[in-house]
Amino acid sequence: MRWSSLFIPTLRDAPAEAEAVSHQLLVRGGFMRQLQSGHYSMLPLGWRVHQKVAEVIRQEMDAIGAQEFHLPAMHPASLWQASGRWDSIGEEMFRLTDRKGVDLALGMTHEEVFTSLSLELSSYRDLPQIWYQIQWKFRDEPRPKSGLLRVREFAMKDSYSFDLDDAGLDRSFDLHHDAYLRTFRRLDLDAQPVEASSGAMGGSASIEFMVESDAGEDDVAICEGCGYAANVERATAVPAPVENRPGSDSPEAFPTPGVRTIAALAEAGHPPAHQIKTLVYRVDGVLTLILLRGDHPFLEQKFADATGAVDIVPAEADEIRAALDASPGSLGAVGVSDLEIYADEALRGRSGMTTGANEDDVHLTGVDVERDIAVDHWINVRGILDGEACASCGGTLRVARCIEAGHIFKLGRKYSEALGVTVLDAEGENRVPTMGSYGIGVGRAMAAVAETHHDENGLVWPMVIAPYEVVLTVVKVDHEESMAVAEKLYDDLRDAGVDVLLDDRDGRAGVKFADAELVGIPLRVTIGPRGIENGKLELTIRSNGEQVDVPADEVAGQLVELVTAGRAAGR
RNA sequence: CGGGAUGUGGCGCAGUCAGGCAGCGCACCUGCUUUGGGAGCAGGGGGUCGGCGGUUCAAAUCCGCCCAUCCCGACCA
Repeated sequence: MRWSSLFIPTLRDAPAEAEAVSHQLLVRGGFMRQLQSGHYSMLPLGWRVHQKVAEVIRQEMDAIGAQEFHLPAMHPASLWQASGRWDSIGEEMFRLTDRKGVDLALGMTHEEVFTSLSLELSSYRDLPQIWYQIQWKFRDEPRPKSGLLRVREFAMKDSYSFDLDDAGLDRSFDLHHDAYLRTFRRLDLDAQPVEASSGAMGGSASIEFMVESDAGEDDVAICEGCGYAANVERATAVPAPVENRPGSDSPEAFPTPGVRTIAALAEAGHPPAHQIKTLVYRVDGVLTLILLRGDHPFLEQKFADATGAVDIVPAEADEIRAALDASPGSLGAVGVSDLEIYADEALRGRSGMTTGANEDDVHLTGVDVERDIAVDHWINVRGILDGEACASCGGTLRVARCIEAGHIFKLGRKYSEALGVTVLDAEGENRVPTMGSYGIGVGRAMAAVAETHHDENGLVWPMVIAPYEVVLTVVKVDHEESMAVAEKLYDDLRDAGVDVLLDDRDGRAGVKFADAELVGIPLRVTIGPRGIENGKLELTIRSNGEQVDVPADEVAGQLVELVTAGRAAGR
């Protein structure tokens, strides 16, 4: 393509609302524009990258025997009612009504639709199956942010596996695991597989592929020693040992006028590690006490995963007072027998603790957790802290900000059972297939690459997904020899199947160099009178800035080699 | 949903406190000069100042309501 006739609206300044680097550069480089919060228009350059990312994913899916489908984005409510998710999902799903008054949903994921197709599987001989699509998803995100990283409308590769038994599911899961590693390697994304919560979808094994980046939204605990890596929603760690303070035969009350917080109580001589934090939650409608060490954060996701609870909301002040006769800040579990009590494992064996007395302005000290509190369930619900010890090897855990580029997990039979999918096994018995669900966000992967591949001059795309692989920068377009050389090279490269861009704009060289760098094209050939006199062209490598003079008749060959090698990187 | 901030030409911003002709840089158009790293000079086009209502002789500016966008949190297959 000729730059002079393309729509590549580059900007010298990024819009003020763009904060994430990927957001700034994708807008400045003319790859995309925002239509409204969470919705972006892909411009020609952006769409080329998007399609190339999708193509890498497609190739790796096909390589594990997955079959590509294309499903509707708009679904009947009845299908989602069949799985129970019409009611359980809530506001995140876009819903609408057609002219007949029928309820519809915009698909935010496609378990239901694919599962409904699987009703046509009838024999164990039909299994396993891996089905996928690259389709638009719609999610009414409460807060879209960071450009393409969190949007309300986006392309996702989602695949689903159907197997007869757990061993089969394990195989399908592992195939995806490896395909994802290959995919991200080819995209030059350093994506670490980490243990994750499976969230509201249910299911057992759950692995997220995480790219370290400040622009991310997830925190991952990583052990440099043994390689343990887990989303903090799930991560475990060994807290630094704490010596119990001297105990007493029974808890002793003491006045604490005005003390309402962990920090205030700490100032009164009771360090957070020696306090019991008492949280009151409404868990699926039931008032419940959750106890943690004073300095440990509560992770609702861990609680949900441990208990299977769905609806976990902090209790209101008035219901707390009705149940415990005190207000937040003076709450405790000592002597409480009519509420379910959950205690974090870090409280096991602790004594000499301080906690609220369920009487405003009074606390108890000398509390022995196991002696004085009727704990119903010991669970691990605390958020781990940076620098704590790894539970597997004792090494130091580091908590890193990450972008979730992919997620794979085992669904089990939730959907196949709900929709009544059965196949006959070798004995002629009906069996319900077990499923897996696997996703990669295409736009998010593109943004993650942008986030990790740039310098002060702009983007630096890996060859596989670069919008164009080579740009021919003609320094003087009215210099006939230059144009003749450029046109010839342009034709040769196109004949060789290279995605080549001819910058034939009548502009200053500096502007054209700056644009080529901003847009991030991996290889640039500078064509001007100066080089042509010597029969040389200048080749510049975007990633390292390296420049070499190449004899004019060897340029095409060298470029083809570089492009071919670049496309194959990571394979 | 809670907290914070912002809305003035395509992009970046000043002007708002203290009401009085809507400005600047970039980009765009024309001409001349220039031309291997975001050119110079001259001329020019483009804005319901987010919206609605109010106060006032007069509102980008003051008041009220609403909308949009961004950031933190909550939330998030």
